[in-house]
Formats: sequence, C-alpha cells, structure tokens
Amino acid sequence: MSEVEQQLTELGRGVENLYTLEELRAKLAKGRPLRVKLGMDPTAPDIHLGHAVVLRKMRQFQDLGHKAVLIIGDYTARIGDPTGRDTTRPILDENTIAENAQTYLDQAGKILDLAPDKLEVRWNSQWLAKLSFADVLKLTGQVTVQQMLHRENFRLRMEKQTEIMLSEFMYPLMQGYDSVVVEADVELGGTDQTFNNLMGRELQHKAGQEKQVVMVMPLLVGLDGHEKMSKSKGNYIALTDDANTMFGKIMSIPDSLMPNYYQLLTNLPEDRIASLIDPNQTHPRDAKDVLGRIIVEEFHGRDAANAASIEFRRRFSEHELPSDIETHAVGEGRINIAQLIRKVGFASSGSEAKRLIAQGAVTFNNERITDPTTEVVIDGEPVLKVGKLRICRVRI
RNA sequence: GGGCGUGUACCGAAGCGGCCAAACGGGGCAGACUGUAAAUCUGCUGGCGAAAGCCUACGGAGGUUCGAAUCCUCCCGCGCCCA
Repeated sequence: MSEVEQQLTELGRGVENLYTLEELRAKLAKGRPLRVKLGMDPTAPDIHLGHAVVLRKMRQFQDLGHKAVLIIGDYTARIGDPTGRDTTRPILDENTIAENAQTYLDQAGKILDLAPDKLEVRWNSQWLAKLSFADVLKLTGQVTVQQMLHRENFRLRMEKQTEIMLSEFMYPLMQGYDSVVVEADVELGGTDQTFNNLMGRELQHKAGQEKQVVMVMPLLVGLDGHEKMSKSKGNYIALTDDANTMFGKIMSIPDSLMPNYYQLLTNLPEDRIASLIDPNQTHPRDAKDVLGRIIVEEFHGRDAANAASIEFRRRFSEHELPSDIETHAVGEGRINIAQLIRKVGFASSGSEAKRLIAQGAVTFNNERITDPTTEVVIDGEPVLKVGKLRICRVRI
C-alpha cells in the first residue's frame, strides 16, 4: 500500500461523506501538507463532544503532516448559522463573541496539535468585515436563490412557512468565501454543514482555485439517544465538564449509542470495538466503563479517568455518598425542609420543593421526608439529598 | 398597500363566555424496576400557603359582561395570496 493509500484509509475512518475521494487522493499525491479548514462559530461559551468528533479528524490530518486551519467565525457568528434551526438565531454582541472565541481556542487546544507549523488560527472578521457592498453583490451574484432553497433547512422552513431572514442566505456565502481566502484544500464539517462546505467548492471554483475536498463527519447523537448533541437541547457532554461529570454522562448514554461513540471518539481498532460492543463478549456496563475512561482520559488524563470510574462505581453501584460534597451554610439551626431545599438551590421555588418532597425524592440525614411541613434540625453537617444527583451537606 | 389567516404554559397543540392554572402529546423532574442503559409502570410539571384559599398567567393595551383564553376595539408579531 502506498503512503497515499494508507493516509486515505486512515482519514476515511468514521467519515460520513466525502466530496470526492478521487480529488482527495490527487491532493494527497502532491506530497505537500494540505490546508485543512474547520470553521467554528463562537456562539456559545463551550464546545462539546460533538465538536470533538470533527476536531479529532482535524488532529488526524495534523498527525499525518497536514496543516490545520482553524477559522474562528467571529464575523459569521453575528448572523448565526441557520443550521438546525426553525427560527432565526439572536444576534450576539461583539464582547460575547470575543469571550466565547477565547474559550473555544482553549478547548480546541485540548484536541489539536498546537505547534505553529501544524496550526493556523484565523478570524474571519479579518476579511469579511472589509468587504464592500459591491464585493457582497459580486458574491451574491454567483449563487441563485434556487440553489439556496435546495438547502434542506431552508426548504423545510419554506414548507413550514416559518421565517427565513434574508441575511441567513449570506451565511453559506460567507463560509464559502472563507475557503477562498484561506485557500483550503480540505474542509471538515458535520453533516449539517454539508451545504455550506460545498458552497466553498463552488466559490473557489468561480475564483479560479482548485476546489476543496469536503469531508463530512456524522453528527454525534446526544445523551437522550435520539437528537444530535447540542447545547440548546441540553443533551451534551462539554469538554469543560469535570472528570466525574463527564464519566457519569457517558455512563448514562443508551447502549445503542456505544458503537457510534466508540467509532467517533476513540482510536481503538475496529476489531477491538467490535468485541467491546458485542454484549456476548463484553457486558455493556463494562464496555461503557471502558468508553468512559478513554474519553475522560483524553481531556483529563489517565489518573482522573480511573478515579472517575472508581468514584462512579462507589456512588452508583454501591450507593455510597460522593467523595466530595459541597457544604452549604444555612444561617439557621432549625428550618423548614422545603425552605432548606430552595435555599441550597435544589429547587427554584417552594412549590417545586414541596412537590419533590411529596414524591419521595428527599432524604435528610438518610431519612426520607415526605411531609413538606417538617422542620429539620441542623446538628453537625447533615446530608441533604434530593433525587439521585442533588446532594449536599448543610451547616449553620 | 389590499385580502385571508394566525399568536395558548419548555415545545407542539386543544379550548372559542362560567365546570380553565387551561385537555392531549412530546420534553423535563421524581418514584418503582435496573447496569445513573433501554423498555415498562406510576406520579408531578405557574407562585405564595400546613391547608382552605389567594395571586399572576392564554401576544399587548383598553372595553362589554355578574363573569373573558374565549366577545368587541385598537396596537404589535408572524404566515400565505395578490400588488
């Protein structure tokens, strides 16, 4: 197998779609480092494992000697990517964008190789902010409305008769124009980015450049097991989650998601994955433990990963208390249980606290409390538990 | 600009004068069962209150009425068609 073919095999792993294989082969055959573009819009303060899938692919390119070109979409973030939306996104202010961008870089740095010859970071306001109206007209003159309406997201909104802001049509153009500016050889993205990425090919072609190869990664399914992982759905694992939280979240994914996670978030060989996800060979619980340790290790190191695994077992299999519990000062020695729950932040209202009590979710000092009028005495540092996850100690 | 629609709780969606804090589904939370999996079953899902009850809420502001999410007026938002 030639070196090019080896690269193709490695790079092709986990890929959902490639436009096109032949072009990638030809680009690799040139023997020079390819410029591999990935755009990220700093629209939220943290990124999650869904982003990690694409970032890991980026890392793979780096490890094979190619150059990662990370585009911080500080300008595109102002419009908002219409992807996955049935309504228009709110426009973010510049400060928020700048803050988000910084944390993005920090987080992406956990996955990417930060060596200067392996990574180039660009902010797209650098060129997008300078475009004149005439430039924009020229850009918009290269694509038809019909082409835009082919995009699934726009088409659905047309069908559902929900609004599409004219500015949203600009988004694919801006992202495509980024590719022209940075002269990308390859652009990475999730399946939801396919349209935007292909637009880059179109615009590059019109600009007289060789078309970028578009490599599309599958979207990671979120914790609920159905919807794609996303911040707004709350079904995500943040790269900034601490080791225990991250591990716990991985343990809570449906078994059916394991193959997907193994494939997209680990570097294990295929046959090893196959034996892990076969319930006849490996108990699903153990397979998930292995998965959790691998993923946590990538972000927090081996020791933290092992500790998280042990802590998890301790806490949920053996029903012990977590090893470190926050302590809340209450300021009173005797307090109504519902008020206490609200005071430590385990319920947002007294009514909610009472409901939880009535449902048997509350224990204080290991005693289940079902009467919302109960007064508890704070002697020492008793443990308050609401449901499985909300646990703290209280003191006066 | 004209015509026709539409706006209900986290989301979708009923309700069209009192029985409405508002059916139903999804989501979420809690309990049972488990491997913090899935599936299943049960309950809860505006605030205050021990409770009775009170308060706030069906896009906004007024009005009619003993009584309005429901009727009227104006305004705002959104969609479709015509221009």
